[in-house]
Amino acid sequence: MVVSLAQIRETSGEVFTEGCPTRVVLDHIMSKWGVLVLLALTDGTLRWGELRREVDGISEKMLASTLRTLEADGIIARTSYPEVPPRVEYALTELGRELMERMLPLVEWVAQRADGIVAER
Amino acid sequence: MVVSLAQIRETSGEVFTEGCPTRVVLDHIMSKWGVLVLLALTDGTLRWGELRREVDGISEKMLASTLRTLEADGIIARTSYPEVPPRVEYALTELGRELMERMLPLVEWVAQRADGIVAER
DNA sequence: CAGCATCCGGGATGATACTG
DNA sequence: CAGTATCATCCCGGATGCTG
Repeated sequence: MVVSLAQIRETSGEVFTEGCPTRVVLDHIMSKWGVLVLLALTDGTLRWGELRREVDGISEKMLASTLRTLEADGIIARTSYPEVPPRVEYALTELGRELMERMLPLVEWVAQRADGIVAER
Repeated sequence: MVVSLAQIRETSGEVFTEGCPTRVVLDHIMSKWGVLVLLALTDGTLRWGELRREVDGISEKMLASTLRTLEADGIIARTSYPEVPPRVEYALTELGRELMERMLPLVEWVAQRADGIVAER
């Protein structure tokens, strides 16, 4: 099991420095909306409108931008069906499922602890 | 094992909605600098100056701000020694160690995959 | 050494209107 | 339905100078 940053650097090199690819990916998947979009897609394929409703408070602009970023990263897949009215579906890729497998325990912990953390203020 | 958002909501209720405490905590620990500071502290206690050097590219302002937020959340502990010159140490709390236990696998995955993800662009 | 106060520019974000 | 375009705004975050 991973227990330290040093351990990660042993296998992956000098990582998380400025301009490093790891920083970029981290910014994408740990961004305010990135996490929530990925979380919504964990339960399965969703259409644009469903995502808009599922991710509470997101604007159309940020949804579009977040989806494009994550798609370019190969973490989610966009499928457009040539119908009228148009139908577009978003789903996690295999890479995305790998990612969420590791993010879910973290998110679950936050869900359980958040009340206590914010309350104690 | 956790496999879905629905599953998390079964035990934690309607979570990750706007204004929900989970959103606040998520913003703190998944923030650009929050992750990197926590990561640095995973390997043990660090002084202010050490953190400044360890977290590549962080400004004094953001370091101070990030540390204050995480301390208020009870995730890190600040210890000030009454010496001249002053010495201040930062470390993960028990809560913080719980958190990093869950965040490290995710970070490790990013460290291993980031090159491929950014390169394929 | 370990910060805090202040200024300020720009990118992130939101609101609204429009389109294929 | 699934977006794009445009404009307005806000606050993140860097730079600088100062202090106990």
